[in-house]
Amino acid sequence: MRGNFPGAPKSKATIADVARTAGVSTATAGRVLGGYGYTSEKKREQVLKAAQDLGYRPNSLARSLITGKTRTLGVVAGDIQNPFYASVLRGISNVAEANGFGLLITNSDETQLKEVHSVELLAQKQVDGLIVTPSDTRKARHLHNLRTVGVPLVLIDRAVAGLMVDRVATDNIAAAEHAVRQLIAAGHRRIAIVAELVDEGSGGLDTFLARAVAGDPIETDTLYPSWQRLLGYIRAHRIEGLPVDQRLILQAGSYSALAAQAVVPRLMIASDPPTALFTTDGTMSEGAMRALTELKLSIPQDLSIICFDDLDWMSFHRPGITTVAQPRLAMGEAAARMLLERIRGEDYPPRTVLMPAELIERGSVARL
Amino acid sequence: MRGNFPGAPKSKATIADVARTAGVSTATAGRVLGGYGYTSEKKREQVLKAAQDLGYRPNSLARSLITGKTRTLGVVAGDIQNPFYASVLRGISNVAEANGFGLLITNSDETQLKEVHSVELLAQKQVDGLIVTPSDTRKARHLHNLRTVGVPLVLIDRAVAGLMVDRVATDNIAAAEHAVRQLIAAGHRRIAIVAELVDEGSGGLDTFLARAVAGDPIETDTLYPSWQRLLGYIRAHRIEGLPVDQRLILQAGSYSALAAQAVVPRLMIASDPPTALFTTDGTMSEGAMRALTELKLSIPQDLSIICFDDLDWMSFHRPGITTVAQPRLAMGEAAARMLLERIRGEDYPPRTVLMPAELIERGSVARL
DNA sequence: CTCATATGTGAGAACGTTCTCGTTATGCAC
DNA sequence: GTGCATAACGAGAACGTTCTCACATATGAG
Repeated sequence: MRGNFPGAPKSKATIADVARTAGVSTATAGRVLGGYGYTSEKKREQVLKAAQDLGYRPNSLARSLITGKTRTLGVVAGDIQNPFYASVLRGISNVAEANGFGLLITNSDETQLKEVHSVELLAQKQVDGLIVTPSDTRKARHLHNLRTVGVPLVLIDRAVAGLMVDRVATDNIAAAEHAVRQLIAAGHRRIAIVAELVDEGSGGLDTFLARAVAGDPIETDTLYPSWQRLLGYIRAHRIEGLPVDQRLILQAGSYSALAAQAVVPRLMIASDPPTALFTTDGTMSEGAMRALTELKLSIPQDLSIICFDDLDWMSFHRPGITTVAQPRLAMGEAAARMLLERIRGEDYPPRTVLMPAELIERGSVARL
Repeated sequence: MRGNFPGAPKSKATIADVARTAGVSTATAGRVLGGYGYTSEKKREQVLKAAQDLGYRPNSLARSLITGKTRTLGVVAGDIQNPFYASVLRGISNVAEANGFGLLITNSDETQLKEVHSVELLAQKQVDGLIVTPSDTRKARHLHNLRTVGVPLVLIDRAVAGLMVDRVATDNIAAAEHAVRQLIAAGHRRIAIVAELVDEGSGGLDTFLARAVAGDPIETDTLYPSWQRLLGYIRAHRIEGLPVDQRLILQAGSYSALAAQAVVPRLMIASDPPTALFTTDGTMSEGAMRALTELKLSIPQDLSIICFDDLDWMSFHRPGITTVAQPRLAMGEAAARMLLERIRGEDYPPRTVLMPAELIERGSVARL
């Protein structure tokens, strides 16, 4: 019953076993099986036959140990379950698979501790390259160390101060600016924004606002995406000559739909409520929608909304939700491609790919 | 600038390097670094110091080659991007991480060819165990082979005929039966069902229906989930003494929201349209919702609906969508735990864990 | 025929660990 | 002291590949 049809692996056959039954040396067996060096047609067939009979399956561990390459990429994502990461991962997976690479995936839950663990694990497993969405844009000793060891690294979605490596992200500032300007063009004057805006010693919302509103130069690259999108929001106001009302900036404080949901109601019961809402990512969007549903507010009659990140439900929600669509799949693919280039040894200076986002207009913004 | 602070890996330090600078043999260095065998406190500190200075990082490849264990699980999922798989993967990831295991993830896109490739890749990388959602419940030579080689295997969501291995799935029949009976209890008599029902030589819908309606015994384990859920639908009708109208069974024919979307409209323009709709999974639900939105049908006034699989938007959709929630995360966790037990060598007979689904009642079904 | 080049083959080292085994140190009872 | 277990350590094999090298044979040019 077990393994008695041809081609079925009996147990574990090594190259030495194959060589023995084929009557050749392990060297020649290795050559035909590994596809390197010269081999005569005759021995080739003998070896192939023997391998087939024994159900030989190469052990990539041994191969990798000697070649120094594992044909495996490591990815540390925030949370596979999150649609953003799920899509990015799919993009990475697509090009990895097309190039015969495996994918070692971990979650950081946006925490530095787990990220460090993950990177360590992946490094020990000798991945050929790493794709990371860094949880901290300032201190990242573990990522710097990676560079000195020579493991190629590509960042997604966020940058790290002082870490000059390939990076792919959405052009958050431009995308947010464009979306908010659309709201303004539709006649909205009081536009709220709900963003996580976690504050990692970056000086706090007040100072940031002061500088942004004044138009002071800001180092934008190492900003977290939600801050970048807030910046776009502010710039839109500046350009259109509108004041920024800090009471309209809802700081969720953490990357969870619940936090977003909790922060919205307080806004709508204010004396001078907004006529439009801008959310800065999928998670915030979900939280905001939950809150609006609870408040029984109608879109866009009671409140217009533009979201960030195009989630499945936005297209069949009634009304359709106007949103800024990030090319998530393409971002993953681009990151993986860049990483593979580095692994192949190509030696450009570090590249930053800012991908354009697309504003998909549906029915969630009213003209005033 | 590069690696000149303590603890930073200079390049690649091996155990031999550490041993040399610590003035001990590679054997003792290995003992303290690997945490096996006896070591004196004095040499322990010497070695640890040396390892720290050199930035030593163990090479798990070499370790795995000799121990025969990689501490890595392989997963072949249908599509990481799909919320069902994304959650299951997160569950697997949780227990893998808690046990110090890595995760090698691939997509099969529900196709046998890619599944075979994936399994081959993962086997070559010497994963300690495999979790698979098999794309074909009948022929699966590659999975049988796996068993003869001795790689532990756990199936999720679907079984394979004749393959006696651990398995975790939702109790689809009971869940669907319960949901449909709820609809009937609410007064619905004409209930449509939209399911993928891909037909892998299983005799087709007609024969299946004939047997199911007659109450003939059916081998349910190796049925695809959508067929199981259809069976639950039929049983609910039988129990409640209602006839099954084949025209109300919408066969999408493939696992995509588009296919589901395409198949719904034809139903609603029929002479005797249903008053309720039951969808058999998240993807079908999405497609159906898209179609209903296009048709401008109001839920639950024009049509009641119960979905399968609790997607994010169902809770904040207006009205809330009543749905059968599968414990996706828990399924992944259970599968991973079972796999780890097998890897540890525990030798039960093959177990099948059927997890109960929960009917979450929201506002999408009207009482007639 | 001779030399050069290309093709084919095998023995054995190498990759970086863990494991086996033999040897030496240490401690303790008598 | 002796005896004897146990602790501590090192030399070298092993894991399953690829790589290096030396060598054998074939092919072609002159």
